[in-house]
Amino acid sequence: MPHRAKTMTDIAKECGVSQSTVSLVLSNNPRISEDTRSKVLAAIQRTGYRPNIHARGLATNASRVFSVVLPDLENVFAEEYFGTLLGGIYAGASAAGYKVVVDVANMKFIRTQEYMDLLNSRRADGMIFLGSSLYDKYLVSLEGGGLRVMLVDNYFLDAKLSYVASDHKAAGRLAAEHLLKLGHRRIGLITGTNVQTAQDFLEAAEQTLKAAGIPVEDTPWADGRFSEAKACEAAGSLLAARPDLTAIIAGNDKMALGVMRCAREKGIRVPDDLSVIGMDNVRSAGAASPGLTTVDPHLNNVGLFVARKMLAWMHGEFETCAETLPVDLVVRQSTARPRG
Amino acid sequence: MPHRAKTMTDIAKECGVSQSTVSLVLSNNPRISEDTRSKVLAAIQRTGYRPNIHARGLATNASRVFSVVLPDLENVFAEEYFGTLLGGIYAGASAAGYKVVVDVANMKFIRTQEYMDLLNSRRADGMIFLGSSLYDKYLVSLEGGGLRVMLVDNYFLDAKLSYVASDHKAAGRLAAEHLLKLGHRRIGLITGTNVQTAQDFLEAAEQTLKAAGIPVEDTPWADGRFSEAKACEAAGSLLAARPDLTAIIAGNDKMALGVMRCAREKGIRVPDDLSVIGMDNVRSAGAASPGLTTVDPHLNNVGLFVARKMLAWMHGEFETCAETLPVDLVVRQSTARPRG
DNA sequence: TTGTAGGCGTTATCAA
DNA sequence: TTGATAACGCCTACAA
Repeated sequence: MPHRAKTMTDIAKECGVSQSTVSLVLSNNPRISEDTRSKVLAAIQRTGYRPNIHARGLATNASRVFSVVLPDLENVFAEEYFGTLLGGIYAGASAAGYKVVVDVANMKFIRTQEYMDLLNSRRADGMIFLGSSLYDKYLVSLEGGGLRVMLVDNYFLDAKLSYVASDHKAAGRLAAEHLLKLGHRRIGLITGTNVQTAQDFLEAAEQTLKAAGIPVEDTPWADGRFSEAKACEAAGSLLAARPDLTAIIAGNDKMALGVMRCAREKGIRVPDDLSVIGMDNVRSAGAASPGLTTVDPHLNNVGLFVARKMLAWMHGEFETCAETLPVDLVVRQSTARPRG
Repeated sequence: MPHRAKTMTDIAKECGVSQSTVSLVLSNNPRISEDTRSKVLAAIQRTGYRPNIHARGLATNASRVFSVVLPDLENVFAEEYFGTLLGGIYAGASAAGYKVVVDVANMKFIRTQEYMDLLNSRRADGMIFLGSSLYDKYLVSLEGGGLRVMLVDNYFLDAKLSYVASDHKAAGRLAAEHLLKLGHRRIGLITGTNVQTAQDFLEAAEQTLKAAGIPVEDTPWADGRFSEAKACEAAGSLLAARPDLTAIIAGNDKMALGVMRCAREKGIRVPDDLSVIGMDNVRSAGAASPGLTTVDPHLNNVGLFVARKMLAWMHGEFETCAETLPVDLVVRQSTARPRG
């Protein structure tokens, strides 16, 4: 370790002023003379002084830190969905002088109620939960209580927890409409479960198909569990039971890729024999599969929006937040066409 | 906000002991009677008390936080290489009660010397730089100074900055040896530059080929800039100038994928007409391209190792760290075979 | 075995 | 326009 870090008092001595004057300069208080201000600022420059973050936090009872909580999945940091959201959040937070700490909602985190720690200990001013599920009942206990907790792409019907989510209902509808417009009438659905937005997506798609006069029994569903492997399996059983399907709607990009892999393995051409349309497009999905039509939630913007919303929340601009962000259909090529 | 958060004094009052007794209990000081200890712990449980992190940091002059600094690339959080490293670091840090804050080494970060801030302000006890380049000259100014700064997969020849890196020399050698063993004699090289380890990789590969009696001019090189697109271009010019190449060694997985894309676009079969071998295998590379042989640096372990090394450093177990971690050749299938 | 008291480096409230 | 001074909550000698 070097010598002791410089403190306000050091700066004050150097300038022959009081420590509180230095503090006032640092907080841009207008009632400081230009003379003093520049003298102090010069000394700060010269000495490389930086305010001690802990002292400041202690005095202000705030940390200017957001915690981003990821689900306990294998290699979750390497997943594009979470990484893209995290990047957006980082950008938004960073622009406002906030830091981002990462956390994983593993068993220890939940059992020891680390989520309470983070806020009680003032390590973070707010928490952002990515990839939470409806099984995460502990989240409901965070309702009210004045804690700044926000869910992303999930929410609870029976709790007023703040959230920001892509418009999954619109996504489901857009996906279905697109396929209908192309003439498809036999459409399978593969989505995740136990996330409210996934259910919204599913319902909207089903609803749209039903409204178009397609009987519910012609619209089979299977659980893709948000994973490529599971979706591949799911697509397999769907296609086996219903070889008449001409299209499949998948709840996210990974599941869409799973469907496409399944098709490939079965020798079904995509998108000639089958059309696939997926949600949560992150660039790799589209790039890897030019034939895939997607509904793009603009994840990067979602992240940015989440950060901004958190900041506004800090400023007390609202009590609870329930925001839904627009999504767009992205047709990469004139691909999907109904079979014979 | 709810009421004021509980403090040690609150707990002390509840138990009819002094505040310092509570502190001693929390630090597991053995000179506290079992009676008192359990009484205090019970109160802590009951009230949900958590120590204020800022007060603690102020008193101990430490934060138990690592900063992980990422390069300023578009969507860097969504890259598998960085995500995997970050995940490993998180796991290691977390197991020791450390938090991880993320940072991006963008212009602001560098210009305002935020890297000094982080440590001076005691926001972090140490910094871990991922994806730094030899152009990041500012890092050299961090030499000595007692700051806990560690580079991952990069180092400076002219500065004693701590680092942990995969054994890129071994990787280059393994790649070359593998191809030689398969009978290849015309091998192209596509690597990144301005990262010391990339140069090590390149030199080791070239050296190995030369030692096997292959003239240097038969081993053309092109800059792939660590990007799939650039590597695709690079492979294009390499193959155009040297259609006799039967194999290409790429410095990382992205560049390897770029090479494979190039080959695909040119109608060259991989690995029949051409063999490709890449470094920095992250699962997607292998999964996406079963024909690709890779050198696996076990990134997750690297991350874990980095975190553990940082912790040991905190404990003063060494002054500077220069560690190299083993890599493994991964042959996915008996793919690479020389052309005619 | 426990309590007292000073200090950590800020912010914020008053006086001057 | 500035300077004392009291928090903020915890840690740690040192005293009892």
